[in-house]
Amino acid sequence: MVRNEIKKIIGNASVLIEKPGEKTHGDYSTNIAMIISGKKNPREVAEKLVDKIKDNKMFEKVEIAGPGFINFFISKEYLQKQIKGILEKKEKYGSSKTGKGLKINVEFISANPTGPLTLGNGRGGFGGDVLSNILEKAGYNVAREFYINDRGKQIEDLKKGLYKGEKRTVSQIQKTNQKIITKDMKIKFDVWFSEKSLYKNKEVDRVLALLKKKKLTYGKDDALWFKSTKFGDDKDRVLIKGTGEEAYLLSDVAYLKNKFDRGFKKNIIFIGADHHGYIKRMKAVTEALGYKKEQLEFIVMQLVHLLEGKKEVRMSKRAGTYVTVNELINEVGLDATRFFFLQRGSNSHLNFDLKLAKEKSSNNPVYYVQYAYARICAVSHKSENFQFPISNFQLLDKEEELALIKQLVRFEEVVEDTVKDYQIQRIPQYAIDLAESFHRFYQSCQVIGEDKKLSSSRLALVKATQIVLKNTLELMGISSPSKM
RNA sequence: GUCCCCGUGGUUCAACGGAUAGAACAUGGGAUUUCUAAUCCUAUGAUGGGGGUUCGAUUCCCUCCGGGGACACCA
Repeated sequence: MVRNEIKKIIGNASVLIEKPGEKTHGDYSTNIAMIISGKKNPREVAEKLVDKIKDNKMFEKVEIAGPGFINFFISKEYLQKQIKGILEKKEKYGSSKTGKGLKINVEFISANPTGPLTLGNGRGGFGGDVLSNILEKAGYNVAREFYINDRGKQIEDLKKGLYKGEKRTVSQIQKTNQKIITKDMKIKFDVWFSEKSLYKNKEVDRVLALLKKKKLTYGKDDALWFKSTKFGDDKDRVLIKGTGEEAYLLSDVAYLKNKFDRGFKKNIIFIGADHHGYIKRMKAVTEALGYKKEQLEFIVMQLVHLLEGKKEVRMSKRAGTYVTVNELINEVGLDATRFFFLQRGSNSHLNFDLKLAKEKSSNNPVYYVQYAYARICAVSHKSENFQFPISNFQLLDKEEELALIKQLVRFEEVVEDTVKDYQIQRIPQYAIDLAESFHRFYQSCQVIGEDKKLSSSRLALVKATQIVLKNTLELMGISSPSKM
């Protein structure tokens, strides 16, 4: 990976290497000289560094700019060499061992199965699914988990079919939802975890005894309370109600303990913005159980608004209820639904434009990306008689060709960055960037032509792009159509 | 009242404390004897207000304004 190699050359792994927005500032740049210079002139410090590295073949040039930035321009020889690696690694390209097999639990959707799946469930669902894909690609051992709230008063009501006008029983709803999740949303869970099992296996009793032993509980007004304020929560929380009934939180404590007992070093939970109040108390629980609060991480998904033009669509016309994920998927297709949901940062409210998502044209980024893939397949299909050069890609030196290779090489960094900060929207953005670089290349470079050597070099580049684009789409769970 | 998220061109969004704030859509102009024009090229246009920290702030801190959400012995 280019960035890591630069770090090695500089000799400092914690150096911040960034990708400047401006092309004249190189392919990569660093502000290291400005940080370490202290009272010395940053430019002089930068010069010393540059002297050490400027002869490296990786760079065409290394220059100092502005107050002391060091800008790196990657050499075309280096770029040309990268194609071979991509063609060899194929679907493994972009994978790494960064995670070293560390066990991570990703819990998502976990809707109360008291009704149909909402758009919010969809957003969290796709987010959790894709983050899991990314973590796996980076070498983590990931369990995708769905927590079934199959116990409690609401559930009892449901068994009688009384909840909010719902006509189905709880088990029917659960069955339907599981089917929608796996078939329509194409999400695969490793574990469907039953809340009830925590009671059957006495885990609730044991964790309650543990908290009591740690003197983190007290009785008040007939109820049993957890001293969550001791760990930064706004108020203490009830574990057992005055009626003797276990509060929901108690199950959550037992469930979290169960996850840690199964060896998960990190637990990520996707929740909707309306549940954010839950974070402080669960972080408190984590610490009370003797773990670090960083070992539990919440990703809060802000609300989804469905727009038709400028108007918000609240209710589904047919059912007269809130629009459900499966209705949306039926309306605009799974690929568009996933892409649009993934495109926004979790902190931003998601405005889903129905009209745009339905549009099968250049306005729609999903088709823009998929069209690039279809074009690649069309060209690639005609390439069967060509022999790729094994490692010599010197002929690829047009601006569009080199720009495309730079984009391909960036994939590893995109995955690495996303593993660190969970900003999943980087992936669809990258897909658009990559598709754009390809379309530009395609526009200005005839792939199959008179010059056999050039043709086969370009075909190799097309094949490499096909690999990376497919890997990117697969991370998002979006199909790669060979024809459109 | 307390807590969480957001405020960037006409619209929807980017930008790990960096250089001339980046895209897409919309709008104006242009490109096809060519492997898929669902494409490409080009023009216009933006950080809510006020303080502070910093060599440097869209980013961090304070405050105000505006929008959304949450504050049960519900989950």
